[in-house]
Amino acid sequence: MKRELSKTYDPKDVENRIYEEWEKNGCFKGVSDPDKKPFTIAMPPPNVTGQLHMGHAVDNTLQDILTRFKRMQGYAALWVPGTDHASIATEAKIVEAMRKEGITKEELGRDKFMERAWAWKETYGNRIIEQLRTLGSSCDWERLHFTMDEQCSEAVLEVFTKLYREGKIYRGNRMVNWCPKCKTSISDAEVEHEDQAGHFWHLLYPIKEIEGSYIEVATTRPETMLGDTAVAINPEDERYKHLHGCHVILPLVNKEIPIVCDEHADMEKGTGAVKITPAHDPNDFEVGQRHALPMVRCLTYDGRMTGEADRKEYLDQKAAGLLSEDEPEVLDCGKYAGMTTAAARKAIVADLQELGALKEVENIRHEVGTCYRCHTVIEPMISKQWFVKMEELAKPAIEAVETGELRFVPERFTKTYLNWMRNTRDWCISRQLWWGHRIPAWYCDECGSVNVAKTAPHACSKCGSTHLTQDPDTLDTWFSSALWPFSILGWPNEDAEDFKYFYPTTTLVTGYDIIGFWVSRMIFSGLAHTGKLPFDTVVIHGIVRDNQGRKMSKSLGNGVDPLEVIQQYGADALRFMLVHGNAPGNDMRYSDERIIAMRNFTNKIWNASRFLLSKVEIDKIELPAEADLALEDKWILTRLNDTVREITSNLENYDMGIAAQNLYNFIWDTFCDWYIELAKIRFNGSDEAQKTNIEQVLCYVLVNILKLLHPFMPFITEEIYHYLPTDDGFLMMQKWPEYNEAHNFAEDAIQMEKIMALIKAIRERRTEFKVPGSKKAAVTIVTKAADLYQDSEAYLKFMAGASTVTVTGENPDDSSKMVNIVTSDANIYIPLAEMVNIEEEKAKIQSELQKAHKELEIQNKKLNNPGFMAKAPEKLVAEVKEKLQNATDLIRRLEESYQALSNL
RNA sequence: GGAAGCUUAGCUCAGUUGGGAGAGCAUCUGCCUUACAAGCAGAGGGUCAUAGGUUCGAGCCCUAUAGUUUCCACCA
Repeated sequence: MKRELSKTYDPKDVENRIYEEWEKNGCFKGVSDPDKKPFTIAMPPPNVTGQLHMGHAVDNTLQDILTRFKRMQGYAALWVPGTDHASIATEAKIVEAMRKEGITKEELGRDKFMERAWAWKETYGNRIIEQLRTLGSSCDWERLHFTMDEQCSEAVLEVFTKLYREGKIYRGNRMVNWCPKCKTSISDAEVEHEDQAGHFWHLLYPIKEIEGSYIEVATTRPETMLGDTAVAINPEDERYKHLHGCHVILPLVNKEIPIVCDEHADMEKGTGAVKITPAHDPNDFEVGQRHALPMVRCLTYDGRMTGEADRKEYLDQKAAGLLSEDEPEVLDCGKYAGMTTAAARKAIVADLQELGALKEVENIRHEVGTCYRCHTVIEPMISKQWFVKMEELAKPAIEAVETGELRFVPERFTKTYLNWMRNTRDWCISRQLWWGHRIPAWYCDECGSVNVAKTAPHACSKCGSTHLTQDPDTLDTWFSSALWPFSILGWPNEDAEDFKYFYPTTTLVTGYDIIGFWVSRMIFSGLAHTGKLPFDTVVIHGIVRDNQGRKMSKSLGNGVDPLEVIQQYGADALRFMLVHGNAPGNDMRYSDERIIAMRNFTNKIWNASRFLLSKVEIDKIELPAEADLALEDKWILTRLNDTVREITSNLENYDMGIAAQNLYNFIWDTFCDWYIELAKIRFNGSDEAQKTNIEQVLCYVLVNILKLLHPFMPFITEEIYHYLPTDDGFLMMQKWPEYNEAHNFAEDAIQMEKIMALIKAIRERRTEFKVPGSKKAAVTIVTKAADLYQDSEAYLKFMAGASTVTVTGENPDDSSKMVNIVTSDANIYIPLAEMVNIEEEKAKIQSELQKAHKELEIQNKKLNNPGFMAKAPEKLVAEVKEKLQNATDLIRRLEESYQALSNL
């Protein structure tokens, strides 16, 4: 059954066709099977904002390798794909697109906006899914999920209401990053820090208890001094010990505020005394909490100073009982009311100067937080947000990792995780956005009480009023992804078949950058809601950088599009590049050289197969009996065996990078460069029965190579598999190769390798020889085979060409016409006439002698070392002795040889 | 400020119970050889950042230093 393959591998020809075949035949489907063990991966859902980038390519390649490997090992493998609504990222993109059309969110209204957002999701969500297919991802598309689909939303509602009932979700005031122009809070990650020129104003606050005495504070935002409610000093600060318990009179406002002792005041910085404005600075807010300081708000949400109207509104609401206790008091800033912060700053500084309360103005450069979208300076503001209480939730999540119940690969990331978890504060889960899960809380217009329920309540549970308004905010995008491993499997319906069989999932594969944001939240959520860890192993990978080591980013324009790479070189080459030789958790660089090297590897495999198919006539693979196996057959089977074992264990340990290297080396060096070359020589022989044996071994080894390589390079392996005389069916559904004790011919393998070493030594001498019927380079030699080459005559014959080889136990009689070349394993005699340069040869022997002496010295040193002899393991000592013996022998032979050369 | 990495050949990087210093690319040499020039056979090239320590023995373990990257916090 000889078949023809094209001369080079063309992935474009193959990939789409094969992927469709797999999908059509249900190869990706996860099927619960009581006789199998489940293996489940929940795909970290890509955002619907953009398109596939290198990060996704790494992430999904690793997951696909694991899934395909486990599937072939006989697990009920399920890989659940999905996409994430990515609230702020997506909303920002949609708003940006609308801005180009001249529309704002507010003009459009919430409902219309949501329509647009869903349309966006449809377009871009589908696009990224298509792109995941081109990578070859073997995920179960029938189980595709979206963080805002019905099933996932149900889980979100369930968790929110459950945590609220348990008192683990609460609503409170907190400092947020507020953009006065966009009129929304933005997350810390969205604040851009810009280095700006600014001033440091040193203010003097008079001390009430000590007439004529002042305390000096420094600030970059003097306008906030109207909201000061304390001055903080460090309790250890000797300079201010006498002020403990004293008060200052706040200038301009003429209000008495306390001096408090707090660690926050850094003795090294400024004057060591800090003004505290709990309503407008995050640190001050915390100081305020610690000392139960009142909060005074002097800024409006559009960035102006508060005035009479603001204060009146505050007082009215307070009187109506609509405000909670932690609501900051609103100040009437009087003459500054309505000014922008910039104008107020100018006016206040001038007034302070007039009062003599301004000591000095220092010019400084400092980092200022600005809005990533409009670059307006961010004002920290108090606003009402929803929180998840973390302490109780975090505890079991920390323990599960400490006890090793959950494992990070590589292990060092447990530290990152524990660091995050141990220091975690309450999680702010509300966002002033529209695209996302709307918070299931309704406020009573009459009594102000909060009603939390999965669906809109008809009446207020407290006063019965039917006038209820739903909270306008949505949940943090991580709230839904925290539930991902179980929401996609049907939870909160605990009887869902998928949930029962496939949960907990097995392995999570993700990047180190979201360990805190995502991994930690899945872990505590899984424990809290399902009572189980959502997965037992977390495999962390690094990020792909450009060839200069920079992060790939849009603004730098240095991103490499995986789709273009696939288009040009094929998905298999890209996948292999992303894992080959990379250590787990480490960043890697993308370079053209690397991808080309991997493309060449695919071509190598293709051509090896092409050669094989041109020779093979068998219809069925059936290894010959052991007696019919030649030495190199036994050798390749033994090495294949070793490779199977190595790759299996490396994959089981998540060392994909090493497994890929094992494969590369075995396929290229061992199989192609040695075994196939040896096979060619035998194909030139006349023994027809032996030819069939060779075909069998070649096919057997290739089929196993294809299986081992399949998780890494699914397309090309599947394609070649169908040309081979195998049973019907897809390679991806075949059984993973196992170590075969019957193919372990260790001694034969060692002997073969000694012969190979000899052949290499001959090649190094560059003396040409010809194999009859082949243009393959070879050496004409006469050799003295040592005892260990009892069986080597035949090999040397076909390596050198039968007519020119003589193997004898002795030096040839006519030694004057021979040059004796010594290798570590044997002496080789080459006819003098074929030697190019005797002096050169002598120099080589000299240099080898030096090496041998050095080796001798090293080994001798060890053996003469009492410590080594006492403590080194026996096996090692034996090895050293053997090396010593070898070195001694080699030196003897080299010296003889050198002498012989000198005599010529 | 807290934390975690990294530093090994010209470049990019592997290297785990501590005993052999490695790969790909690049360079050089010789080869169009009936699978593959996207290939074959070879060669050169390293004080494993530095300084100490532990050990019979250190790229690997410990301490310090330098350079560098990332994450978190912060910059009154």
